[in-house]
Amino acid sequence: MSQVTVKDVARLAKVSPRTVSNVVNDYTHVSDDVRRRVLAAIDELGYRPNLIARNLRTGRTGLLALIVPEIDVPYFSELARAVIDAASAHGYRVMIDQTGHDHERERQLLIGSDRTMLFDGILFSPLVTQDEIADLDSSTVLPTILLGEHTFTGRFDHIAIDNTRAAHEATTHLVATGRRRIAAVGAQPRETYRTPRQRTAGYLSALADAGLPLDDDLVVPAARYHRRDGYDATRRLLALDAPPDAIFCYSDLLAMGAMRAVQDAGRRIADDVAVIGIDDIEEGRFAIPSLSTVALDKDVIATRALEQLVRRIEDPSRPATQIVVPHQLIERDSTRRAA
Amino acid sequence: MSQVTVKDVARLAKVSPRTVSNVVNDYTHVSDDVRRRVLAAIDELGYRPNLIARNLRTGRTGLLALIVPEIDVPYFSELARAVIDAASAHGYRVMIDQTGHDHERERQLLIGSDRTMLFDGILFSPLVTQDEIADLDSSTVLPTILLGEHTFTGRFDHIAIDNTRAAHEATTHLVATGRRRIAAVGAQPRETYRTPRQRTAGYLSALADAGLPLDDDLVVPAARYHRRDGYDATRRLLALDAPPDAIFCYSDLLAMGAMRAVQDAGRRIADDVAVIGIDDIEEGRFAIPSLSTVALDKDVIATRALEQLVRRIEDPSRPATQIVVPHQLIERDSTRRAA
DNA sequence: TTGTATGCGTTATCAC
DNA sequence: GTGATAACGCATACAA
Repeated sequence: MSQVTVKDVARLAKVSPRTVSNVVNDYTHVSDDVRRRVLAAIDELGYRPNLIARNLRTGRTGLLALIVPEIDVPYFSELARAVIDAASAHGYRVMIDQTGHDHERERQLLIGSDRTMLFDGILFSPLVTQDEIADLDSSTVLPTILLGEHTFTGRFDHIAIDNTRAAHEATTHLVATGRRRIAAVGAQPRETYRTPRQRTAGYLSALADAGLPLDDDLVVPAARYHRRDGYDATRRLLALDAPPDAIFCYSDLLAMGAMRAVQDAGRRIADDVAVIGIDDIEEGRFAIPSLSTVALDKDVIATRALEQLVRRIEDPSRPATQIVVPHQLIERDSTRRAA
Repeated sequence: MSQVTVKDVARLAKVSPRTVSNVVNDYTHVSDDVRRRVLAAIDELGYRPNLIARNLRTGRTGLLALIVPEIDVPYFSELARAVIDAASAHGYRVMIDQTGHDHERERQLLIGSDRTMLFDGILFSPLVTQDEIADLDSSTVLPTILLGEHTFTGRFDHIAIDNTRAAHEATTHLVATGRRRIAAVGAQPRETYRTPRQRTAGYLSALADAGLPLDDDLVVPAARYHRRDGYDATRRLLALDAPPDAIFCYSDLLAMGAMRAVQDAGRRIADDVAVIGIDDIEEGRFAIPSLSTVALDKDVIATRALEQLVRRIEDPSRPATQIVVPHQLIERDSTRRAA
């Protein structure tokens, strides 16, 4: 583990450190002879450039931080995969931080209170983001891009999803298959977050468009978006005097729990109670029955996010932009009645 | 983004940079008065220590690399969560690299050919590790710990699972529920990897112990361990003249695909064809039907791994150790016949 | 094309 | 208990 430095290489190759550096970074044209000598010396000594030193000098680390609530939630792990791959294509590596649904932690990470000086940029994908991030002074912050599900504030670059429309389409699909008592699972207990609010808005407007009445009992909050939360909410729904004939879940993971709850209650998924989610995680494609959903293309989100973030790193003063990525309704068995 | 340095703080607080550093790192006893002044200056200037510089000086980065084949495979994302949390408890942050099943990439990352100088240590969780890593000269390598599923080579610290016994228990469970034609899904096409080889060994010995004959047709390879691979393998099994009445999958994800294939073939899971996996991913607990499995405790793996890795970082010369974490058979509905 | 010298921001060695 | 200064390894301005 003893450090071999440029100096050692330079000494062995009988050149200056400068030349070694030039060879390593293929800078200006170095004579083939010298290059060969340097390369040989590097090889012999097993020289490995010290990234930390290089980074101190250049001010860049080649490291991005991806901040998600929980990496083991499939939506985020699938997103992480796409982000890591996209970052790799731009020469960056990705560190993952989990906020664990802790707002204060989210804020801390976003303003880089901690040790964030290590990163060239931040990809921030909060499950629940408060309006207050809009109040952050983005000029003091590292190049940052918000992923998914938020309203454009004009302060941060931002890859958005049209939550309201996505929720509207999901609900309308349930209406189109003949459902009349459609529940919504995933509203937030406190109405402080944008994403669930938008999804609730889409749900409500779809009901209105279909001329269906709103029954407050059918709008069930979920503190988190885990399978367990979807399960518990659905158990409560099915215990109602007038249970729903369809459930729109604000995430696929909620929907997985919802399907299981319908099953455990002895009702038939799709025939008795249709279930639809949002996200299009792979798990839903193989579920029994397969889960209808509104697909969010994580590859597109990641690709566009990296393009944008790299641009901002190169030019921190450019104005913030918003990119809206499309979504797509995918009908599968969980909303399809038996023939 | 302009850097505020210790010097700026020192100037404002009218002390030396040394003192500022002492305050920041709670070193030697600084007088309360001075400490207060320094803290006030830090606050006023919004000073944030530059980690890169600190790291250059100390030789530590506080960063670990977690290397997995694919982060969006639930076993690995659940493991990553546990690792990130455990690392955080030790003051480390975690960067994630994906090898994408590329052996050469795995090797490169392991020997730190690239820019690995950035990390204080490596947690390496290959899906498929070749014997050849045993040939690596561990002395030239960063502190490294191998996670799960390998044979102890004496070169690297190593958190192991008793694959042979786990597979034996899974198979024996199927025997105990009255199955006689038990298939195995997940053997590797080329017998170069240890984990699947060990699992196959456990399967075979369980058959032998039960006095059941081996039918080569029932041992099906899977190139990867995705749902799709389990699905395809199972379709082939069910198309046999004498299809199996139970399927032991080498991972839960394979088993999820297997269950779906049984369903699609119009057979009943558990009653006609029992399915069991290994891993105990959360997805299996909510699946319809719930998936029997052999649980590997990822929290224990992560916790022990970090203890061990931190020890090695502090003392690189200590001998390599192997820790075997226990596993546990969990019976759920996918192997339970209807009453 | 290559060599010399300086500084990135921090911590550590030495004095005081 | 605190202040000045060197050094970590690299990249680059400047000089040759």
